[in-house]
Amino acid sequence: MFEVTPEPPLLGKQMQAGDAKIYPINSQAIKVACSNCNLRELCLPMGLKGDELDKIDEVVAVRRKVKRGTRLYSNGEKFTSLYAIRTGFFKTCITTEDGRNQVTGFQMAGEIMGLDGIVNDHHACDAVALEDAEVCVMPFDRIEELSREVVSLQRHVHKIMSREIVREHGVMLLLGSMRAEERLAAFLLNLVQRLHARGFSQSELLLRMTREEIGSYLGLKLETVSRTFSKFVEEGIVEVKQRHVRIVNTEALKLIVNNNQPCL
Amino acid sequence: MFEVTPEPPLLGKQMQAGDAKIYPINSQAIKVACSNCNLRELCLPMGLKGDELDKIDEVVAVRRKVKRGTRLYSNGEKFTSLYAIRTGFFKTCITTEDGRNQVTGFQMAGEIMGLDGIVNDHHACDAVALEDAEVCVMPFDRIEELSREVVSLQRHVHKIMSREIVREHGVMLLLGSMRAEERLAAFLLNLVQRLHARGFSQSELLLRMTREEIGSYLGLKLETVSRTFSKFVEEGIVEVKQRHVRIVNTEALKLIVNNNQPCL
DNA sequence: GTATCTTTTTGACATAGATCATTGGCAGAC
DNA sequence: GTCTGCCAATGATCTATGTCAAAAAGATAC
Repeated sequence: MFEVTPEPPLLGKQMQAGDAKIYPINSQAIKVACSNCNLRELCLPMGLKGDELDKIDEVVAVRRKVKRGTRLYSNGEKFTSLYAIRTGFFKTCITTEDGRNQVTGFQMAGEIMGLDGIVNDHHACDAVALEDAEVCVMPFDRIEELSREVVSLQRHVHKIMSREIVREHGVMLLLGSMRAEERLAAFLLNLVQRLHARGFSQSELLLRMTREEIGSYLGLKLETVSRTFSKFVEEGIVEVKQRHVRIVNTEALKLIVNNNQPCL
Repeated sequence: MFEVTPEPPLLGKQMQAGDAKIYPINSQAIKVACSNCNLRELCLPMGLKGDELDKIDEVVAVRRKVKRGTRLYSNGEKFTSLYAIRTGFFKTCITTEDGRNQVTGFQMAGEIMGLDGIVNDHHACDAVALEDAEVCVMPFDRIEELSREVVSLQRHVHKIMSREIVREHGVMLLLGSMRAEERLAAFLLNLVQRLHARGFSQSELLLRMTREEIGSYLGLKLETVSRTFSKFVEEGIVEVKQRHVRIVNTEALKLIVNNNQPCL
């Protein structure tokens, strides 16, 4: 009932943890190249073609494996590269000296990490793998160099950064003006939509993060996240078994997000 | 007592509303040029020199006046240009169909607006002048063109976008994990710090926005903002008379932000 | 398999902040 | 000047969410 079975997968089973050994596509034997990466239409080389793709292959020279629970980069660390997620799932978070902790985002295959580091040449947050992961390392000075030559790459880099800005506007709206149910509903819809774009189910998902991490992202305590899940289950909107979630009534979730009034 | 007297002003009295007629520096008679703009060390041309400055002068061809209460751009509007604020004060906000409204930021002289529009070629928020303002219009395709030629400009554009991403991380931390007092204290410190960088007082400021707008930005209701101001006044941390605020005890504000524990 | 640890759920209760309502002050229009 | 309308301050409640606590359910290690 709760097996998360990807639909005809665009990306294979890359979102499943621990599959690295099984699927030779992740092996170092295969040439590291965007041109034969099945994420290329979601990732940095989106929209590039032919010779442009060949050029970007030179930028993406190295891959790096990141074990679950370890950091791809840490706050304060020297910034050198952006990272494109090939497989796995990450969270980014900031931790202050006084012990505050805020998850600023969850990232999945094809998404770009590290943009926070550009402004001060040092990373401004931590990037933690929530499952074993592999990223493509893209030295930023090489990206800048190449995007001076390839107009479409330049444009795409700008769009990626702008997209992140707009995404964060959305999070501000969520944190600033939504109630707990609305936040969780918006969160689930966002996750499932991004997974669907990667060839997974529109209705089933496997949460890679704890209730506490969800709570941190949504500005709620873990107990509130748990209770809100339970409420959704009671109302027949979702089925939840640990980290397996099946969305039974997508429309109901959308209504929760959009109709902030109890009864109009 | 509450006259906001800028310190030996780096930028003249540009932050004061309605001074446009008085100070000829704002007149169209003077050549529109970054090279003789006193904001150049805060604004887009930061770090550029000589011939590079001349080049960027070609990009910044047009200025535009924006009356208080009117929009520089609106959500959904076609994106063509970034804007550098010359004088005045703005808010950016998103409004959803269901009536939610979130202020996503306040912008002052030298800051760049419009980055939200890049990703979808349409603006993703509204930019509203909170006082009569003037902006430099910078067509984005010209910026892209020039930043392919001028490495330092390219780098700076990237830094501006990255800075916005990091700023929003900070807002997420604020909205996700701070209590009302902490939010307001952080807000005041941020404002006064940015004003100080522009030659104004470290301790006095004139709020350009209503309590409701502050509340929207901070995820609080206007009554809570008002009560929290009153609390600070009682505690002798600030003096408040309408929109004039004098920070009496900066350290106390910093303590409120950093010591989130009631008593350690 | 058993033990230990982490994560999740759920209940009881506390509280920060929201909501509703009233009053007063200031600014702009005329 | 006076009127009008927005904005701000404050009191009295209400409520959503936080806090504290305990137990259940899995996960991991041995």
